[in-house]
Amino acid sequence: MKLSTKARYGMRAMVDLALHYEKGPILLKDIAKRQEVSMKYLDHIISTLRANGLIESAKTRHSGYVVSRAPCQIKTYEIIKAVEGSLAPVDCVDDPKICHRADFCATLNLWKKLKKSMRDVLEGVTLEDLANEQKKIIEQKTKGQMYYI
Amino acid sequence: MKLSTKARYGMRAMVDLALHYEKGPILLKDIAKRQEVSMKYLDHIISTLRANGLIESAKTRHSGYVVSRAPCQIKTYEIIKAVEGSLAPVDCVDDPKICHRADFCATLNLWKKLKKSMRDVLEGVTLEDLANEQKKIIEQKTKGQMYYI
DNA sequence: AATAATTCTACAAATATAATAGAAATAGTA
DNA sequence: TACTATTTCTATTATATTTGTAGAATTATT
Repeated sequence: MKLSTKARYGMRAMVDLALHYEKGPILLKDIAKRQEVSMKYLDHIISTLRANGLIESAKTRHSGYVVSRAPCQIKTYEIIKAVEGSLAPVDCVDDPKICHRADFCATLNLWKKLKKSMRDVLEGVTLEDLANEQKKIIEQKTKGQMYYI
Repeated sequence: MKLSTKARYGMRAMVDLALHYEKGPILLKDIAKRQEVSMKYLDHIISTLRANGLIESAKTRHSGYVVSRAPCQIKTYEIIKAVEGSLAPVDCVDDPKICHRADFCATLNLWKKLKKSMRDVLEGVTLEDLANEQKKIIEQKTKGQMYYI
């Protein structure tokens, strides 16, 4: 019941992009360095985020990536959905037909509740929330010290 | 972000045991047949449930297994915890020391919220709840028909 | 003693995750 | 136009985890 590295790195990459939202497109190279992930691996993650309409590449001038909407309009749920897939803890939650026991299964409802609770959390937190929190952390922790995130 | 088969089968085995709570010890063989899981694999799962004090084997007379507490006093959280381990979607939630970025990580709080929401759900549902729901389902679906769960 | 079940340890197979490599395509720049 | 840097795509490898099986030792009952 662990998130994949794609979910972890993907969420961090999105926060990274949100932090630099005003400053125009950000190079993959720079995200990779700051987030300590290999460019080649981040490539894959960026690719699925792009395929899901969460970021765009800045083909015109400069190159680099930008979030495709304002961070306040991107729910963390969308990000997880994109890089991790469904939050269903069990496949039959999304498609009961795959299990012939589903009609008689009392545990199925429990798994549904679990999925809903996770969704509710992630629907309630936007990328802007994370970016703001990140800024706050940096301010608090580094008082004029090196800015390394 | 999927539950393992141990969590799924383990939860179902516990419901099975709870359903027959009054009738004394249940044989592994019978649980395996009803739940459509191989005895050998269920063996492992039963073993960790036992190691976590959730079920007991009836060494004296008959053999078989029983839940070690009344189903109303067993939270589904305990069962998941036993067979699946921590609900932390990311290891650093349980032990921030494993990641040198933890102090500066805005996403960490999101993962903590996710863990808490799952825990809240599973703390709020007891094994008795599941067993009662199971009984209800069986009554509703099979009106005098074959009882095959 | 024979039987039936539990319990333990080791191992094998299958699957999924994580990551790397190389090259084609694209756009900006000298 | 050629050069450079970056993005983008496809294939492949490595690693870890999950899932499951096998066999034998143990225990209690008949």
